[in-house]
Amino acid sequence: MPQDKTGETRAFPNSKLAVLRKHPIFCDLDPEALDQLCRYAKHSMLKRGAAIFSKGDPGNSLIAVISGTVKISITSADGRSAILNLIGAGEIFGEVALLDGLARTADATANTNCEIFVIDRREFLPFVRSQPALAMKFIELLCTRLRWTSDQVEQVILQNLPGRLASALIRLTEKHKTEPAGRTIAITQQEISEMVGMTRESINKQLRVWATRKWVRLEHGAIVVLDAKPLQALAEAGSEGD
Amino acid sequence: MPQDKTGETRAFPNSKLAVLRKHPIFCDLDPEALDQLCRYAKHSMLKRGAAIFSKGDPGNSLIAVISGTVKISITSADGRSAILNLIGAGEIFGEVALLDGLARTADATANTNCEIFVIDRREFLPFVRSQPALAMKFIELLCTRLRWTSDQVEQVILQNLPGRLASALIRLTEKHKTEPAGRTIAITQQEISEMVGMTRESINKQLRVWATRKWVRLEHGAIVVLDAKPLQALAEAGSEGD
DNA sequence: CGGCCGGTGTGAAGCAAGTCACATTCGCCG
DNA sequence: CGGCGAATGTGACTTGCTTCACACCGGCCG
Repeated sequence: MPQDKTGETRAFPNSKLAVLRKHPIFCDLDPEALDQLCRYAKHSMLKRGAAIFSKGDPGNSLIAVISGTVKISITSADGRSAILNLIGAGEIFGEVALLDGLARTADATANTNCEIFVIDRREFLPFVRSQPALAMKFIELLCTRLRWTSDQVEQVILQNLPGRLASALIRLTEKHKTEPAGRTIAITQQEISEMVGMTRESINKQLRVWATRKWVRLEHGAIVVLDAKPLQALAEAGSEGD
Repeated sequence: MPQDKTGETRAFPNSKLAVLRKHPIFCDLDPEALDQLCRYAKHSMLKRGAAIFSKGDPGNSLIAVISGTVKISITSADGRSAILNLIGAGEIFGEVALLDGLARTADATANTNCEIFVIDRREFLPFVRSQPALAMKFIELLCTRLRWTSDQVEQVILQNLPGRLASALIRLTEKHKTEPAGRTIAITQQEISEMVGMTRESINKQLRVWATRKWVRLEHGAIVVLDAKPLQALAEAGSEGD
């Protein structure tokens, strides 16, 4: 299927390169190395809901998202599930299992229709060794992830519903910091509830309270943050007030 | 556990070397490099309760524990605190801020009287660059940490008190896997409660229930796990039963 | 157009865990 | 030994969040 020669293959020979070049991990690589990496990458289109990998699978690949978003989540024995992260276009995921070779720690599923590419561990590891700077980049990535995850633990243990919800909204607006004002987050309340680990009903009730105060506006499958300041305050306040 | 019977006891020029040589991160370094690292390391004794660093501090060092245990925790505005990890003899901590140069994400305090040594970022980073294998070791360490922390998020979001407590006990026994049977964990109930994010009273009541079933035995400042199997089952069961 | 499904909004009732307020026991140290 | 502080044990009351049971609304699709 991949008859890569000089760049002419299927639909998106350059989109891979574009994603890699834009990503902080790979942006400093020389063009030749980038090109080689592109040849390793297998392109793939996914329908919403498609499973990419599951918790416990052997972790043999690194995945980059070209378009759409991917949901990283875990599901308990009794069916409740928690969303650990949402990966958007231009981001990569699956690096932990790629790097240490152990099982995947969570499930990854296409949250929208997605375009991704996959780099195999067997090809990638030697590549990393041939590019010492890359190891440092991965260290930075892992540190970032660790900070994010520690933050989550902190939120979940120390904060109550309003605090956690506020934190989640702040984090989400910071990710899509496209427009400075009028932050619209495309997400369902169900999804938010799974990110903060509380029920949809509770989340909805809290959001309504904030809507009457003009802190947020609720739309279909989206939340617009109108005034981030009081939310920021709540996020930092431990477990006070609402 | 560290029996200092023979010559190398209090003077410690060698204990540094011993700790480094035993640690998975450094064990593969050649003796010369180890020696150099030892010269960088500043030795220090701490009384129980002493602060090593605080959340938000600039992260300029890596710390290794020679004896005693160090508590990694966070405290919210209203005084509640959560223990993220306990670092024992032979382990290292503070690597995230060391590696990415940003602020510390949590507080570190001596949980018992401690003997530690400290390696400065300015000296350590060039050293890492001179030892490419070391970067890979750090990647592995970070992956391990990330798995641990993700696990914590999973526990806290998906499990109820019995599940979380059981998970915590299992984790703790696995850390000190000294004797196969008769796992004694030296920890106060207050500390456990801060690790699982619930109150001491609730923890105590649950532990008593298990004690009557002979799953655990409670001692002063210690818990003995008598039968790990039912606990293991609970830890994996999501949020069922007790 | 009408049906239906996924997302949203809301109230009543239940319960797991927190809070508070103690009593008890242990181990250390003067 | 005796006393004091830290760790443990326990019950009565409160509460924040869940559960359950719905009604509504919008948008897509045959």
